[in-house]
Amino acid sequence: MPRSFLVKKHFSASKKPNYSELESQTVIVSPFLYEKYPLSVIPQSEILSSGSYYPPLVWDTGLLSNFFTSEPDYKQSAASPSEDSKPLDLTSLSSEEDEGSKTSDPPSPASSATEAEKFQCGQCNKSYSTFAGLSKHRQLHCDSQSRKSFSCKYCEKEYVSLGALKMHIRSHTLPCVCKICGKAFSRPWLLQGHIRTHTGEKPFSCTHCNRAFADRSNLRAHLQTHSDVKKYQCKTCSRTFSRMSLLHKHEETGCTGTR
DNA sequence: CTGGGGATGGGGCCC
DNA sequence: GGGGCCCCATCCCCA
Repeated sequence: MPRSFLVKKHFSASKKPNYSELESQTVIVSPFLYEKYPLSVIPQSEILSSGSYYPPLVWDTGLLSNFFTSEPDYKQSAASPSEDSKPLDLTSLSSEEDEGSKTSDPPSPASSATEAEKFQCGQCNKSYSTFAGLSKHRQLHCDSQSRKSFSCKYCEKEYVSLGALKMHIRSHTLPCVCKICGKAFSRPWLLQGHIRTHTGEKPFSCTHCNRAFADRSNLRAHLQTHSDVKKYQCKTCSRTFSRMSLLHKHEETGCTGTR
């Protein structure tokens, strides 16, 4: 099962937010995280160097409100252009995908539309003289926008929400940088866990054997080793494993059903 | 080869 | 809405 189950797969078109604003973040980690590391290795002046600071993320709130004020309406078809739905103004976010709006002036008020232009887009109010024209416009422009698909410019992933996309983009920009070794991470708590590899801190202890771990997940995996019946069981031979990866290996080697 | 530890990635949830 | 934490998952390495 893919972990990124919020990732949307291959819509025909998608929005591209202002990446210059999304990606220029660098997280400063508290110097206290390094406090157990020898000062000779971590000069205090380096811990909070100004060189790694970038301006905070700034989004136009009016623009964001447009993102969140209307839900995707997949049921709405080109055959019902009169349905009331709020148009999404993404012109300041994308300069690549609004061919429909580039080809003509902004939609004029209904009163000024000619009688021939009787097919009107419910999303942006643009009018067309033929149904085919309206259909093409919606296919290229408004229908794709109404799906609210947020795509990553670094990879093929698409997300249903801007917040999910912003979180994903951090995995490309890696704004959290370790001052000790320079390794970069997508999120501060990932960096915190990494810093423990430098400090040797292991705050998670096993109650059975007192063995300590730097990561809670690794302690959880370790606890499985104390259990006679492990969490992950082979459906064929009923053998149990402490880790999913071990079960997968077992299945890949071809379980015969006999232990 | 198998089991286990270490390190890390990423979405969800809660505050 | 963002940050911190949780949980799950995966890869790599080693005994």
